[in-house]
Amino acid sequence: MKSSDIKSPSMKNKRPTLQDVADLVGVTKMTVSRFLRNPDQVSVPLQTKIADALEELGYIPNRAPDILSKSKSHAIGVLLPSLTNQVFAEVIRGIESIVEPAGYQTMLAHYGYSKEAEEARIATLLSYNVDGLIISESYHTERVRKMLAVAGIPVIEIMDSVSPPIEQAIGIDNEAAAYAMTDFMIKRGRQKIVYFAARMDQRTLFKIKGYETAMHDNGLTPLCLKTNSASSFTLGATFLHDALQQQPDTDGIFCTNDDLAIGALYACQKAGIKVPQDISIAGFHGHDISRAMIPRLATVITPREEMGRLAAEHLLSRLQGNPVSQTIIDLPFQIEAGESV
Amino acid sequence: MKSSDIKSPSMKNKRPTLQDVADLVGVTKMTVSRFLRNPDQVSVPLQTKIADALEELGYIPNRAPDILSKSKSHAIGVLLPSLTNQVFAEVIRGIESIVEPAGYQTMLAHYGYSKEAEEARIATLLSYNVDGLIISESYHTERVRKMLAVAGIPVIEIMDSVSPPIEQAIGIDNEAAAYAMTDFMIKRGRQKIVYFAARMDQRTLFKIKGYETAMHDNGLTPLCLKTNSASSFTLGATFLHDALQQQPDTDGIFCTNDDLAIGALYACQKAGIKVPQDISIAGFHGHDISRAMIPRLATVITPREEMGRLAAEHLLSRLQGNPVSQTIIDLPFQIEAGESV
DNA sequence: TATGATAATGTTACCTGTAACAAAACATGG
DNA sequence: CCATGTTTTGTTACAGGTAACATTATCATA
Repeated sequence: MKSSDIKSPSMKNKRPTLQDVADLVGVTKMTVSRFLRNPDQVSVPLQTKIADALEELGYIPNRAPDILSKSKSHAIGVLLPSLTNQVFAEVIRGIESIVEPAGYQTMLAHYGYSKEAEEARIATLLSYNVDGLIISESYHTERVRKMLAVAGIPVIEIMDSVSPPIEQAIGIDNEAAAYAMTDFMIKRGRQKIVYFAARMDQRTLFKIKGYETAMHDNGLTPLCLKTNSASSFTLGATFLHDALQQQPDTDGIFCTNDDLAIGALYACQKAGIKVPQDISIAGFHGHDISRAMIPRLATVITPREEMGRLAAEHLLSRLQGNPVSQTIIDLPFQIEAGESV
Repeated sequence: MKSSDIKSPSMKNKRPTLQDVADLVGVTKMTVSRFLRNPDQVSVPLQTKIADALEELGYIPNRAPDILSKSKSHAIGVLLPSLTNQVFAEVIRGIESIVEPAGYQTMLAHYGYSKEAEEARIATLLSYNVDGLIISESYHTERVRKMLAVAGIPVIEIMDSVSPPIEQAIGIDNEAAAYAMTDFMIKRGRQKIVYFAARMDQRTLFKIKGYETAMHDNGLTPLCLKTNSASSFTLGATFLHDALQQQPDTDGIFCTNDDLAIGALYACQKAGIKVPQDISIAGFHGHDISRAMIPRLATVITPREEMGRLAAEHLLSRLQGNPVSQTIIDLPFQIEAGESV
């Protein structure tokens, strides 16, 4: 009689191991392990016995030993700057739609746009032996680059298709997209276009650059309202009033995202300003709401979910041993005219 | 000369272990381990040497051994039915806002409203030795219940505050909320209120029940339009037309979420139907957009993010060994009158 | 029945950090 | 300079599943 057979009430029964199952059947844990991987490797009478024992004890597989011995977790790390932004929720959805059916687990982390936090989160994700990483932003500290190099796992950077990636980037050209929308508004006769910027991250800076270049190329003077806080509908309204104060003859507003644009648009409606007759308004990203509202919002449609899907697909491909196929994958954006420009 | 000292070019240098660092310094890995946990446990001259070696090799901590030997991962599993729904994005945000500063990692999974998938995802999360689980929905298969019992980790169910929880539930009373909003619309003089339901999950069923009860209590006849597909703005428009066909004198619409309501509202505007004069419209959840739009949407404001935060807080508290304080935590909802009723 | 082949099961070692115990190095006081 | 205490470092074992190798059981055929 082994001690494992004794069940005193004080002893809290911990999660059963393969050994517990094996003891119950009267075989080695190796035999049970074989059964779990391929039942046919085990004699027919044992098959039912083992199956019964597994069921009786409620055995739950344990990946820890495998992670330890093989340094493979079948999990991928996803590191995003924020979870507040709807854009990232859609990216996550895209990633999960690919990663989950492939049998990989997602470890989610975010760093609130702080470089120090980013370092810490990456270290944490690596400490769990994630098999691959999807991160965003294009600039990383030297420490982050070193950690990723040492870890030796595939890394894919998303959101931005311009900056030279660590290994592989999948994103859009934010500058070109902002240029295109600004140019579109100018072509529609707008001259005094103001840019509304929030959350001054790398992508926003790219967009501002595209906007400013387009204005300059057309001999116009850019005006950019900025804040470091997160965007919101109310911020869009606030910005509208600021813009009209600083530049009363403003005839166009291009926002760094749809939230600001919608906020500005509603503020115009409240103030009796006609959109697009008096002021044109354009957003960025093309969330569902922008296409449902009246007037339909002009916006730059970006493939957020596809970006997540593609990132996941390429990551999985590399986990299967394939080399990096394309260093930079530049996804197309689309200028949606809507009715607000 | 040990084999680990040999660095042939063919040999891909894998992630360094504590042993590698120790070898470089000329001590045991135990000493390095001590330094990492508390540098003062190590003599001053060694402190700098070890720090240098760690830096030089770019050592990254490895949680795998600890997970294996202690069966504690410092990770919690979050299992949601879907990532498409904005509600769940906000719940995740709430959870992460608590869990991350506490040094816990989030493992995210979703099951697309399928009970079999839920079983599989829970097994997977448990196989990673998550220390606790936040799951949603209130009904689970026997197998799920057994797995959770065997795993012996704290589990918190969110979204619904009515059904008897496995251990602890944090949510709202969907039926009462739907009753309250229906009653509010009736008090405002509406008689022919139609309910728009999508994604027929448990919570939707509760809401329908609340709506129907309120209608009956007021001597009115309920009419519910249902579909199993996910809700969207366009579905709201489709439902509106269906409703007007089935019941031309419809004077109120109560939607299972804001998306449907906004879709219906815009469809009314397009069709020249005045809201709220001709038809009242109410949504559910109170997303930001509902408060920004014109007219402001009447809606039931639910504390999604707080639900996530609270779930995380209670889970962490239990991970610290505290017992379940309240079996059911019923969070308050709020009827937002808006301008559309 | 003996023989070799094949199928079924068992044994051992390993992955890496750390708790627990052991030993060595060092310091202090008599 | 020894005895004793303290600090610092080393040694051993362990967690649980599985690869790799070893052994035993089974069976068909000579």
